Amino acid sequence: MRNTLGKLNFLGSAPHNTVANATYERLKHDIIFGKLEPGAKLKLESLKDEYAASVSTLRETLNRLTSEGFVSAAEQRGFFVSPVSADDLNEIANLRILLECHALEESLQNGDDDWEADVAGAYHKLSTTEALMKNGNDADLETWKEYDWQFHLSLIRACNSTNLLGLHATLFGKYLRYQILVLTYRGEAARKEHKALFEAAIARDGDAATKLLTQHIMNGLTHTLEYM
Amino acid sequence: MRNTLGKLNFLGSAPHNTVANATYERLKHDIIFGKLEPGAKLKLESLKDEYAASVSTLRETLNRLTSEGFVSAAEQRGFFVSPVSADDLNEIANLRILLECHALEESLQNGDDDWEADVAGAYHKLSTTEALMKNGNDADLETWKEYDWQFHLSLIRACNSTNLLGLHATLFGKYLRYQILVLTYRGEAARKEHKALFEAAIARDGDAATKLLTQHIMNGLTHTLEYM
DNA sequence: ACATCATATATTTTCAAAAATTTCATACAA
DNA sequence: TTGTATGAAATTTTTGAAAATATATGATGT
Repeated sequence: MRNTLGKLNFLGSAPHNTVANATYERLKHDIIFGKLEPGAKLKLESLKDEYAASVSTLRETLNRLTSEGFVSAAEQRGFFVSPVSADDLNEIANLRILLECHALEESLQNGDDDWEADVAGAYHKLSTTEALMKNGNDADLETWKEYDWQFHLSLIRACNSTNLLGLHATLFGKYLRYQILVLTYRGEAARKEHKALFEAAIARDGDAATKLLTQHIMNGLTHTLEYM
Repeated sequence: MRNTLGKLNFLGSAPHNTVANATYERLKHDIIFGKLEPGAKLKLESLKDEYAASVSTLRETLNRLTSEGFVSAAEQRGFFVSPVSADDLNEIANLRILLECHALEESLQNGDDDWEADVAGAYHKLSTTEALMKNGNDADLETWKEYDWQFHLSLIRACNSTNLLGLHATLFGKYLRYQILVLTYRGEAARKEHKALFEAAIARDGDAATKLLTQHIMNGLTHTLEYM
């Protein structure tokens, strides 16, 4: 079964069975992490060299990415990396708040002991990395973002809606692209926000948790908008 | 530019430029309207005959539909129509409430005179059709659903978020599939609900409108669940 | 110089067939 | 009977090249 949740799957961790899947992961990664710039034309012939896949295989993955919004398609005129804009970022941040807060509330109500342990584990990995970064130890950006993703995912995982988790995963990827784009960290602030969010979640305080999460995303949004 | 909103585009209305797009529309339509049953295997060779497209072209469209959730893919094992379940329907209905209510509130705040005229026009078409159906005049199911879609879309169109409209369009399609699946109409009830919703929207009463919309979707949900 | 048209080049779209993998049927052994 | 190996058939995945379309180039006339 294909990984429909769109888990980031960086770091070559996944068993890339098919050429199409490997190409999909690489292309998505290269778009999110800015190796392929917003608006860039995605010529089939060039991609063929870079990604070692045939035209048809490439078109499969480009169609997938178009559905998700990372790539745009113009009839008979090919594909290009979806452009970025302040408006778009705003939309995405607000949608993320809407979906993630809703999922969080559900999750806080449904989560059992295993869920709580998962959250604690994910938070531990994230906070350890953030502590290292605080001391100037320049941890890997991708690792940090991977743990960030895992933490946020763990919080909402018990929401009992595969559909919701799927939409959220795509949204998170889009949001991440903007963060990488401006690439000015707000490490210390994010660290504190993660801590507060974690504690509210364990205390099952839905109101506090959603407020903190909203603020967390809004802070990231304004910070990102500032540097665009 | 590809129709990213995924507008239903039934009734051969669209200028189907490419083979891929035409195939995409037809396949999606056939899944939503039950011509391709939930869980059915989508063999490339069979589809080739039925849809008059090559394997590569078919794979492009199947990948798109997989991203949207209408088709499921199993590694090296091909594609099949996404299965249905009560849980899935529940998820989709609740997501639709979450997204559509949010969009509705935004839309009510932002909508200008043109928007209001659009809503009135869409409601007129829908209510006329529903009045006809009430009198036993068995109007076309697809026409009715097309107008239903256009009405709901018109209400939220001024929400100022392309991303939100895109997600909602996909969700609406999934919801529609379940409605078609059970195919027992609740015409009179829906007619009244549409009327109340329209009036609340024109009055810009956000609270009332979202309550009515939530009830409208919930009623559809329980009705559909009853007959599954 | 500027627009228009024709031609050549580049690019996308589509197809058909090769390669890889799974599924099915059959035979054999425990 | 059950399980396992074997080979054939069916199916998916991937490729390379043909067909269709768009873009760039350059010549011609005003």
